Amino acid sequence: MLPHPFDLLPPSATSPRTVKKGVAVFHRDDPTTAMYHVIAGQVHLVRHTRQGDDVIIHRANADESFAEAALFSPVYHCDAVAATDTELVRIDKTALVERMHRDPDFAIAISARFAGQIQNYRRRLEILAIRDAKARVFVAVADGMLSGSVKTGAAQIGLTHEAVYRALSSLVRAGRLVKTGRGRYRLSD
Amino acid sequence: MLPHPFDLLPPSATSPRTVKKGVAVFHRDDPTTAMYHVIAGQVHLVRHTRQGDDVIIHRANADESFAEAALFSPVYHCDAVAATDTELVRIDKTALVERMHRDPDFAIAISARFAGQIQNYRRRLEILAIRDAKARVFVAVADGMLSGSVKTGAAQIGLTHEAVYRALSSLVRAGRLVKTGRGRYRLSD
DNA sequence: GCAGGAATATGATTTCAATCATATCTTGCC
DNA sequence: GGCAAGATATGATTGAAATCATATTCCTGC
Repeated sequence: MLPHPFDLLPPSATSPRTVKKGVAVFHRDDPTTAMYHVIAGQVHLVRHTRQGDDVIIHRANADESFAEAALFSPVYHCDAVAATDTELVRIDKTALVERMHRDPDFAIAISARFAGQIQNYRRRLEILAIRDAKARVFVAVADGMLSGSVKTGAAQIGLTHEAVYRALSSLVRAGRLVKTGRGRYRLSD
Repeated sequence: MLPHPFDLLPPSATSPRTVKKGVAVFHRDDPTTAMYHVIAGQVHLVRHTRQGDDVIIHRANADESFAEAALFSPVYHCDAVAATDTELVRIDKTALVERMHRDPDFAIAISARFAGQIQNYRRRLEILAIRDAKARVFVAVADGMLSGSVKTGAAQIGLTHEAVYRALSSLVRAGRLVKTGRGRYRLSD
């Protein structure tokens, strides 16, 4: 259910929560009391400009967590709103931070998880920085980002699925990728 | 010099290192002994495919650190190569992890730093996901990502500087931004 | 003060991915 | 088996950003 090392926390520190579409999980400037993990659905982290524009800071999908920084800040810095009916786990800030204080191995495990995520986000940013669609798709395949369905992968790498299909065909024609099945590709060697 | 909380480490744990362009800082599968912070220059984190393609996983610029995940992994997972003549600080893994063990507040501070970076990367990914150049530039300005020079900002948000200049002009014409000086823009209110 | 270089800014043209359209294949379901 | 829905795949057209070109302004060093 919860990713490591959050699964080490006692049941008292975590609690399920369902949020209807459009309902806020927390508001900007609220005192921070928890971070969250999305079980199903999607949560938007939103900031508002004076002009009334909503700027989405982040979309947290199923199996992703959000508001980690809240653990180290007195107030939330943006709104969190369920974009669809959403199932969450609330992870209590006090319990978590207290555990980090008491249990160095736990604190290190938290850092390790965060470091892994940083690595992952950096890779994704680097992929999105590649302009040429073919090159981008090639790197995405090399990175295993298109191991699921092409359609979902396409969104992740910032291209339409049509562009991805075309790039894949082209890379196969050029001999840089091998088609191993319908919608399955791998590097040629 | 070093960002918090690395500045709390004793001098014995950190050491300056200069690396000539093209020289490796570490290699994939080397046992991990340190993470690094870039003082000046740029380091590329690179993975190689069997076909000999080099895939850049990440570019670490001045004032950025890299190989944080090495602290929690027995071996490096990619090569690090200086892209230009580079000045680094090496941060000893053993000293750092040992300190995390001994000093919970330090471990928590490390986690806080990582959490902040995660937040930052998520924001940048969300910005890069915006297709329309005008909308992307607007959000970037709202986010303070174009507070430096337009040219460097343009690269950060995945557009050419020409595209950014055009978008800025257009947004000013539309009254959504105010030009406060040569190359300086802010949200209108 | 002046020369050179870099950032800012905008115009003209091209390119490439988005969009729109359509067909096939696969899977789940009755 | 037959049907519907969704993923895969490719063709035609459009549109928006990249590219190429060119001023202008600012800053730095001499």
